[in-house]
Amino acid sequence: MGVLEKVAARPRVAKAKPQAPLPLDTILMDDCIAAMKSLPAKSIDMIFADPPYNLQLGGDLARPDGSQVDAVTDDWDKFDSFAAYDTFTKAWLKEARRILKDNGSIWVIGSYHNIFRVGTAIQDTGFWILNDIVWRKANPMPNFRGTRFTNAHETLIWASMGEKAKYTFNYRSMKTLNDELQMRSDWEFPICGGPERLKKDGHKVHPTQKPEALLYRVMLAASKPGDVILDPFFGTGTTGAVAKRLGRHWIGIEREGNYVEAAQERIEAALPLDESQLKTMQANTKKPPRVAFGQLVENGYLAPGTMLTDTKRRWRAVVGADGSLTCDTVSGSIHKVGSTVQNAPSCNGWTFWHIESEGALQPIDTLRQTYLLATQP
Amino acid sequence: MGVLEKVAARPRVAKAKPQAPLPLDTILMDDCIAAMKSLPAKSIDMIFADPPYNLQLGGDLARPDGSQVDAVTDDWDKFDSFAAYDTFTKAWLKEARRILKDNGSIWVIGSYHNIFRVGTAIQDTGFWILNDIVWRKANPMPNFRGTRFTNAHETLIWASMGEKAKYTFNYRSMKTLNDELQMRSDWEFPICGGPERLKKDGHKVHPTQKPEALLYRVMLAASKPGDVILDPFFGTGTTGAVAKRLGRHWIGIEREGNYVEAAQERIEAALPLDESQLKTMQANTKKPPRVAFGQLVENGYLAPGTMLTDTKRRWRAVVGADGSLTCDTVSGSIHKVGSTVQNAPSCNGWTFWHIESEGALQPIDTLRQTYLLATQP
DNA sequence: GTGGCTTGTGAATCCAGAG
DNA sequence: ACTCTGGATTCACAAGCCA
Repeated sequence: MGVLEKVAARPRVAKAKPQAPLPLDTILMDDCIAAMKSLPAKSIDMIFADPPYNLQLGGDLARPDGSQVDAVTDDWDKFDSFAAYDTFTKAWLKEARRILKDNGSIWVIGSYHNIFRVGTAIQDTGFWILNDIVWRKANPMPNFRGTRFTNAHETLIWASMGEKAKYTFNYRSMKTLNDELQMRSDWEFPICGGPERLKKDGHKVHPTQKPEALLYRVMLAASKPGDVILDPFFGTGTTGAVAKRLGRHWIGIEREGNYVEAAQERIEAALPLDESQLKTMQANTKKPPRVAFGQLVENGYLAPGTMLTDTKRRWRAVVGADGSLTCDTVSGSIHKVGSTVQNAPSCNGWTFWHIESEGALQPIDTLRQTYLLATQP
Repeated sequence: MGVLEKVAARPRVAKAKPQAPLPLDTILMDDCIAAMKSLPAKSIDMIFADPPYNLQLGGDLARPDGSQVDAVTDDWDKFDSFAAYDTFTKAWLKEARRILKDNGSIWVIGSYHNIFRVGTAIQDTGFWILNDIVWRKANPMPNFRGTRFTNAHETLIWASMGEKAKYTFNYRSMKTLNDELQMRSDWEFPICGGPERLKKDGHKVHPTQKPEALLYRVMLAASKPGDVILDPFFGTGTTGAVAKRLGRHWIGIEREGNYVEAAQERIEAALPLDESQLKTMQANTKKPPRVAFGQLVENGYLAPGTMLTDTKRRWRAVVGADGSLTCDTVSGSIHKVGSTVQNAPSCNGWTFWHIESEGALQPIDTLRQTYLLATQP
């Protein structure tokens, strides 16, 4: 009999009960810590947790076109202080540790607002950090005001029960998934959108729904079929849906009724995985990396002060230390300066600008190729 | 006199002296905290710190009660170790905060072993995290045993002096450097190797020498020419070498004589960029002079009575002789009228309002550009 | 059908300066 | 401290519309 048949077809909702048998494939509609207390010690194989980030947002934020950004303003993300957040974090981590098996492991995701406090608490609770993983967002929200770097990633921490504890790591699966190269600690996925994003009346059901591809890789890496995976901040049930697809048991804890309802429907509709889905999910990463002109300068492929020109030597421009180009009074990116001097709406600076090399002109695009060859595996 | 000439050609080594003037372009051969204590308050523009990663710090370590730890003979558990590391971290961060200017900022780099504790301490010290940055290593060391993910990144934290504090961020430089796209929070660089890697007798001088490209981007992003940049864990002086190249002053603190010696030679050999290239970088960051709408009217670029409209011709407004705009009963600045008619909290009138020109609509911002080009030297 | 254009939107600690 | 105002700011995708 296959593993999948052991997973209940229809997700249940229950109130947490002390001393009950493990409520497999069930959503416990309750407070996260109270529900964990109802679970027996050393009963869970893996925990995936997406706790509140403790965002401390100021006023409203508008896009340059005037539209409003729909931010996270829910009550579940409100804490009075770092101290209050730390207390909360240590409390749920302590319960997490109690219910995890000795060879279990825990994953927690967060951003710079909370991840340092979470990581510290994980270490202080006695867990042993195995890796920190960076989820690079393919399509992050830009920084509208131009005041910081685009916040384009989130961080996951993966930890075992202790320095000497065993844990599951499916090394071969990860290597296969990554074209026979070891899986690295930086993963690129798009943010959750399209048909995967749960919506009701045209509005997103949950403000921070995670992409299934992310959970897929986490479970494939650190759990086995038939394992029990707990998500103490279940939300709309991404963890449950992926667990069902991958033949893992799951337990979700969620306080808010509308999230529970959405999660239930979603998991019920989830189908155990077939090959085609697997291929689709992983077929996203193979485009050649974009190279910015500034990288060539930063990495010494082109010295600041170098003179560039076009094929007909009509214009001469100097490379700046920041990857800018200056031609007469015009300064900016290679593309911008190219379009300005030609009075053209746009210009591909890579093919327009040339470098003198042994008497011959050569487009700077060849430098980019050289750089790509040198830096690609 | 240019900025560069103020930077001492030959790096000096000194013992930290209380009340001395700022020891620019000097390596202080001393304990990190003692040396920082010798520097005056609010005197540093930027700090870049690469503190020890592992928790076995030997002589640096003191227990929370202040007693010294002998890491060789003491058999302390990891909680003592974390506590000692936290004490050390908070101590140097406190001094860092004292000597930073109110509009300064701090960068700290670390890995999952220490970065969560550092990040927590940064927040607890009163700094305000602006971004966490991921350095993706193009060529990381593989995980030989196949027991975890390849540890392919390190994390930098960038923080200002407080939530409301000002700080330097050269948005335009970063955008230029990244081919006219906002710079993201994930940066890819190769690890330090090749001719850049300092070696002596065939062995690397320092185990964790950072690539210059990394420091280059950090300084280009968050400091200005002539700024004073402190590195309290100077090592072999990457911070100093890059600071010299970029026309920044630097101060390094390093206890070990062999590192100091290597850093000195290296910085002496580093070549600064010439004035023109630094000017280019500045030109990219300095904003063009503000042009009031009324100036366009005053100078005949736009006649009073001209009709303006938005892209979809939903509203029509008339230019007044005083540079005001009137749409129906609403009258005021181009921004105010734009926001009022749209019922929006704010509006950039320069891009919202358009003028009919040869049948096509054109934002009035192009008029401003024309005016700027005609009036700027 | 299809290709191009427009519109919408995502875990965001997102302004500066004058008065 | 506060308010007010001028004006500077966005990228990758998905979905929908139209020619």
